[in-house]
Amino acid sequence: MAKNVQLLKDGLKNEGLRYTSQRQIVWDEICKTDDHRDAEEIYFKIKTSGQKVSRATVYRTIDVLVKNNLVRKLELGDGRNRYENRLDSSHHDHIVCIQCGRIDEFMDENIEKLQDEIAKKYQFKIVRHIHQLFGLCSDCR
Amino acid sequence: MAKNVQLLKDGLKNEGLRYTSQRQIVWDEICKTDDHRDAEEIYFKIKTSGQKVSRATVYRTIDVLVKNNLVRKLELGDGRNRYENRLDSSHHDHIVCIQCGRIDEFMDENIEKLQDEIAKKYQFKIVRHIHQLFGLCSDCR
DNA sequence: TTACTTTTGAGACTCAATCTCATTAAAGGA
DNA sequence: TCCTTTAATGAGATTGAGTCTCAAAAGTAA
Repeated sequence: MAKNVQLLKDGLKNEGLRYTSQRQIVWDEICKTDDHRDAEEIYFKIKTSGQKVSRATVYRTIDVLVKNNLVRKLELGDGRNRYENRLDSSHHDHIVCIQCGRIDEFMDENIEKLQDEIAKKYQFKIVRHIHQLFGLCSDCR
Repeated sequence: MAKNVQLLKDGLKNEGLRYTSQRQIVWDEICKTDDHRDAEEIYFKIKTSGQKVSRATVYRTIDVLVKNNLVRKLELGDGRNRYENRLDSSHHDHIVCIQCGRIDEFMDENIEKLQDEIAKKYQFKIVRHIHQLFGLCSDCR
C-alpha cells in the first residue's frame, strides 16, 4: 500500500502536480481490483465507502493517472471508458464477451511484431493501439 | 447507382423493413465517398444538399444499414462513431493519425489467423473485432 | 505566517445519441 | 384504385458520459 502512495507521489511530481488526499483515494480505489471499471463505478464506489471526492475530481484524477501511465484506459466503443491499474504493467489486449461482459486479457508477441511492420509500411510512428476481440465466451455460447 | 438501390431494397426486405426515400437518401450519401464520417457529418451533408431527412431518421437508418452489413461502424474512442460503406466489402482495420485525423486502412492475413488462435485458446466465438493503430503519419511526425 | 498557485466541489453545460408520440406513408389485399 | 394495417418519420425532449466554471479550500515555497 505504501508502494502505491509512493508511485502516485512520484507520478504527480514528474508532472509538477500536487499530491492530494482526493487523488490518493481515487488511485487506491483503482488499485483495489483488477477489474475494468468505468469512471462512474469508481466514483460511486468511493462515494458509498463514505469518502468524499466529487465526480469532477474523480474524472480529472483518472485523466492524470492515465497520462502518467498508472492507469490504462479501455475504449470498448459502448460510450463508457473503462480503467484498469497498471500495477503489474505488462502489456495486453482484451477479449470481451458481448453477452455477459466478461473481459479477459491476451498478449501475442507475434501480433505486436506484425503491427510494427504495418506501422513501418504506412510510415506511421505508433503511439498506442487498440486491439479487442468481441464474441461469446465459453459460458455464453 | 441502380445497384445501390437494389442492395438497399434487398437488405431491407431481408429484415422485413420498408423501403423509403429517406433510407435511400442516407444510403446514397454514405456511398458517395469512402471517407470515415460520423453521423452528424452525414446528416448535415444531406441537409445542406436540400434533401429533408431528420436527424433521428439518419441515426436510425445508419443503425439499420450497420445491422445489414451495408455499412461498417468504426469506434475510434473519441465519442463519435464513424461509418463507411461496404460496397467493396473486403475486411480491413484502421491506422489513425492522432494529429491530422487521417485514417488509412490495413489488412494482415497473419494477424487475422493469430486472432483466431487466441479466440480458440480462450474458448470465445468471435463475432467482431477492433484493431486500430494510433500514431503520427508521415506528414505529422 | 504570508503570498501564490493549484485543486476541489457543486452544479451548469456540452454533445452524440436515443426516445416519444402524433403524423405520414409503405405494402398488401379487396 | 382505394382501404386497412402497420411501420417509418419528424420535431423536439431526454439521456448519459464527460467537461467546464468559478468561488472556496488547500498545497507549497519563502
